[in-house]
Amino acid sequence: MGILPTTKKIKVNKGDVLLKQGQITKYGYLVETGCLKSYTLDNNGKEHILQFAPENWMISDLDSFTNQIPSVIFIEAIEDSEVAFISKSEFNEISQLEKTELIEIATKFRNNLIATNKRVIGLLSATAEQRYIDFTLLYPTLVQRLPLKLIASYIGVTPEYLSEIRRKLSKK
Amino acid sequence: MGILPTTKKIKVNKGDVLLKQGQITKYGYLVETGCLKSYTLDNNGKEHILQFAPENWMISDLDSFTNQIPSVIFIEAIEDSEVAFISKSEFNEISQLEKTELIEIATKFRNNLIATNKRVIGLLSATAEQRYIDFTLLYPTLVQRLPLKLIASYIGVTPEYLSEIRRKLSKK
DNA sequence: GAATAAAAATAAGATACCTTAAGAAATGAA
DNA sequence: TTCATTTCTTAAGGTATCTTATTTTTATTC
Repeated sequence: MGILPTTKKIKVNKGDVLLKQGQITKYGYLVETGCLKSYTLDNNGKEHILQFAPENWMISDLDSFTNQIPSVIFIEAIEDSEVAFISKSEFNEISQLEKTELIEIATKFRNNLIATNKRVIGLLSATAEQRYIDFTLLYPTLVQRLPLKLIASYIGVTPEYLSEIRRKLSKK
Repeated sequence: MGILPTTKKIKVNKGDVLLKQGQITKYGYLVETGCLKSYTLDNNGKEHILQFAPENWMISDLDSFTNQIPSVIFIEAIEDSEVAFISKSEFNEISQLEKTELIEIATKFRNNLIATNKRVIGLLSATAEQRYIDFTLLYPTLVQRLPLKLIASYIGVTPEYLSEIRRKLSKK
């Protein structure tokens, strides 16, 4: 995928942090192998996952990247991964992109927005059990691949409660 | 706003429904005066508001509009409003847009995505009280303008509970 | 492959938020 | 103004989900 210019490529180990809350980021990250996550820490130090980025997904703090303001999220490898960097300087002003690049990026933003809107609807209207079922349908490979506690954090429940949900579902 | 081609313009009355769940929409709506909302109905018939669109905001079911699939949301006027239509046929393939239009639309999607990501973070990590406070800071004019029950639906609580939150906050 | 650490399961008690219901206040219609 | 409708408030009881703690299972390291 992707005609967006990438600068360097690096290997990162599970647990490595690529972006910290408060930092201004110059990069978007394109995952080639492995998986990253983005998350916030709330007042109680609890982690809340905004996004998983397995192979061929991009991940960044878009607001920090675009507007050069402090990030509200952390980005961290949850598996050993290979990551390509999309540099702010080469990608800087949206107005300097080629038409094909503009189409690609507008389509990416649009599809991401559609998916994120669905997530908001789920968070507003569905029970935790239904959100978990929806997650398994939408990301069947991630369900196999990710530890329960990360999925719990993504759908907005505690690991203990997701464990209970799974037990309940397995009895059906 | 801006340079996207609009076809017709109509007046709608408070309560008028412009798009129903299940319909495939040909339009995006640009609000010139008044205010619209988009929302879903859950299994229990409860309304959950995805978006408010006051003056100069666009509102649509982007997935239905883009991919010509049944809408998951309703769009309805919550005030008497004047609304311009952005027609699917003139706006059809993203690849047929001018470069300036592409820049405009990519920027719109991006900014909308940034805002929606913030909303997801709030829904995952903040209490109802904090989400209400955040709403008042982000949309101070809407807080004055909208009935409590619509704000409650947007932040994801019942009107009764938001009423309790307001009472508690007013005591501080 | 034992030792250690991390993740998951289970369970009891706590709390944020919901449901239902009724009355008060505000809004709109005639 | 008066009546009717909608919105808001208040309160009691209920439920989904959380917190804390302990045990079991799985993964990691030397």
